[in-house]
Amino acid sequence: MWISGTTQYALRAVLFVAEHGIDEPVRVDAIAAALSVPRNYLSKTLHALARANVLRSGRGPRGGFQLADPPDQISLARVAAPFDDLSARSCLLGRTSCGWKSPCSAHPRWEQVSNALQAFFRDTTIADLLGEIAGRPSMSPTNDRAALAALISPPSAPARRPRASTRRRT
Amino acid sequence: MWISGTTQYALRAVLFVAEHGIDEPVRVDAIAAALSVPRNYLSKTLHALARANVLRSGRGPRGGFQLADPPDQISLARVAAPFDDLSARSCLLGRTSCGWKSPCSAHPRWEQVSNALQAFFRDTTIADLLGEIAGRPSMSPTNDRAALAALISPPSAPARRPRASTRRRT
DNA sequence: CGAGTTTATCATATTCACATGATAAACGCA
DNA sequence: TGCGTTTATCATGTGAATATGATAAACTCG
Repeated sequence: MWISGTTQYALRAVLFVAEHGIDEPVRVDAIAAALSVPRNYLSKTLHALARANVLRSGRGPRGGFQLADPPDQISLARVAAPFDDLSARSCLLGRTSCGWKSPCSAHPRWEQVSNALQAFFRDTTIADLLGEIAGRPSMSPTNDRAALAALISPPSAPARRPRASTRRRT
Repeated sequence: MWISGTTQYALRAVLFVAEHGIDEPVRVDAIAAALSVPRNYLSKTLHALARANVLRSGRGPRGGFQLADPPDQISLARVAAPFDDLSARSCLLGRTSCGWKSPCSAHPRWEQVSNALQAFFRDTTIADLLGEIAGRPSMSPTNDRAALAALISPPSAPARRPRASTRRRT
């Protein structure tokens, strides 16, 4: 039960760009080297993120990749979406017809975990993870418990969704 | 982020055997037909479950598959184990070195969800799902909230763990 | 025993995620 | 404009998960 390897590449790459792409764009070679990931494969992955308006890309000198939005407006779900259909994980037993009307036998119990899972990706942002990098050595377990409880019934101000942008890349 | 298709087959098959294998063994053809799953592929999957002591199998007339233990002693983790290594999903970013000592930036937040996920598979049994089939139309949401909270810090009497065998994954 | 039934296993095919290498297209700058 | 740099794209390869079909092995019962 996991996200694909490509999605993990994407998450780590976006995180790296968020860290190192503040002043100027980051090049594929730098990201591939830092992440120990195949260069050309990562190139395709980054390009997919650019098409999804998560990153902005530029060619030639001064080219590379930068975040398309502030880190607190990029949810993990946005990064994962081009590679993994997280919403397709709602039925544990893989039944397409499993849902509100004819639930499978695992539905009521699985739904709780599934919701927490989707809420995690929807509400956690790149900025949250950057906070972990810059921040304190560890979180207080007491706060963690509260955080998961919040995931069950999402708080009033979740991560802002990406605005539908009509901007075209040249 | 998902369990493999084979694991879904296994869960549905074990559930089917638990329902229909009370008096006498269930044959592969019956299961394959009921689940709309390739017969020979399911055969291999069921055989793996037999090797893992989740099912018992017999050949010839009166042969077929039955549960190797009472339904309340078969956790979903036991069924999934031969096909998916659930414990390998502890780092969201896929870093092998991510752990207690050098956590990745997503570690503190992801750990909460990951623990709930593993607890679900460890503490939910086939009997729990059978209850859903036989039982009431739906659970009370109030109880669901409590159930997930229980997953965070497991209750006193979880499903009995499979005894440690020297079985190897294929 | 011998015939029929059913699982176990082997050999092979198909599909897709992941990866590699080469080439094309766009960009900045002298 | 022309050259070097960097991303975009194409063509292809590899391995694991999934699937298919045939054959072997084990079991029941007349």
